[in-house]
Amino acid sequence: MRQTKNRVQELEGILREGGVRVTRQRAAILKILAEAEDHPDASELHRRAKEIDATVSLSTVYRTLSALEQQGVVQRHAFENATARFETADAPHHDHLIDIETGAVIEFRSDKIEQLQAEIAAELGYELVRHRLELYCRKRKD
Amino acid sequence: MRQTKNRVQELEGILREGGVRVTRQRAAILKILAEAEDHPDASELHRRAKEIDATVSLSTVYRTLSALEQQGVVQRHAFENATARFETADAPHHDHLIDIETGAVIEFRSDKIEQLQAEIAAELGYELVRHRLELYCRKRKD
DNA sequence: TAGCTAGTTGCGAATGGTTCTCATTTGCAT
DNA sequence: ATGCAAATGAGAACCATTCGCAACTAGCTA
Ligand SMILES: [Mn+2]
Ligand SMILES: [Mn+2]
Ligand SMILES: [Zn+2]
Ligand SMILES: [Zn+2]
Repeated sequence: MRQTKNRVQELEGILREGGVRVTRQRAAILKILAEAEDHPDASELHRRAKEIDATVSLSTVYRTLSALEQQGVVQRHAFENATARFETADAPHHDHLIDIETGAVIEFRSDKIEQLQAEIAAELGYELVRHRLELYCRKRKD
Repeated sequence: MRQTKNRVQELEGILREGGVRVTRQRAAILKILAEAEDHPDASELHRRAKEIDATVSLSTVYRTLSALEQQGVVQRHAFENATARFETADAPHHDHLIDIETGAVIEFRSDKIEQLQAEIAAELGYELVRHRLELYCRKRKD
């Protein structure tokens, strides 16, 4: 995939500019993150990254994810009683719907809700910095 | 507080009907929960409960909270990197705004957002079972 | 290209909130 | 009062994530 390659180089650039070194291990993790279409957790990312570079340790996966999160390149999600899951922050903001039976994660975005949230915060004398909206659902039958 | 006493007895009734025994320790925890105006975590509840009954252990606090949660009497919240916090489920549904500087938790409710959530789930072919909406904010200056 | 050095790594130990185990106690129906 | 399943306290176990440290290395410098 051509896009993935570009994205990885872009990510590497962001890291280097932030004074973060691009190691063999990090390159592998970035590639895995860039081509992920889902919301993998640390150990799943570890499993995938090892196929590119078998020396990647789980510690490094965690450390790299934290670094990337701090650079604003990766987002961490803590869904209901589950381990943290990650995704690159390149797509525009969205929230998640979780299928409570299969665990599937579906993305959605509602500009109305986004706006209402800001209004609510403002009414209470606050400035909205970030938020978390998760819909836990069951597939509708019939 | 007269209301608190009634509420406690009501809670005890709910437990007994659910086949859950009302022990000395649970009575203490129920009282603490009923009079709590905030969103305490397990160890804070433990601290408070010990003032009523010094024998209450942290294990029992956790066990009782789980039992109460299963009875639908207590709600557990897992705010951003923090320990679980609890509140009685007697008040009508609401969501939370968290002051990221002080940690203060403010309750709010938006019927519009509630409705939009259900609509989004429906559009995606799902039935909304429960959700989590948290606004992480900073107090507006000036 | 070789050297330097601060950032990074793998490993294993530590952390910390929460749950579990188990011997002992206790609520409460009869 | 009695009997027994449910609940308790203490501490061990759990487990995702973070730390500590000695060895390694990315990437700048000469
Ligand atoms: Mn997503
Ligand atoms: Mn609340
Ligand atoms: Zn959103
Ligand atoms: Zn709500």
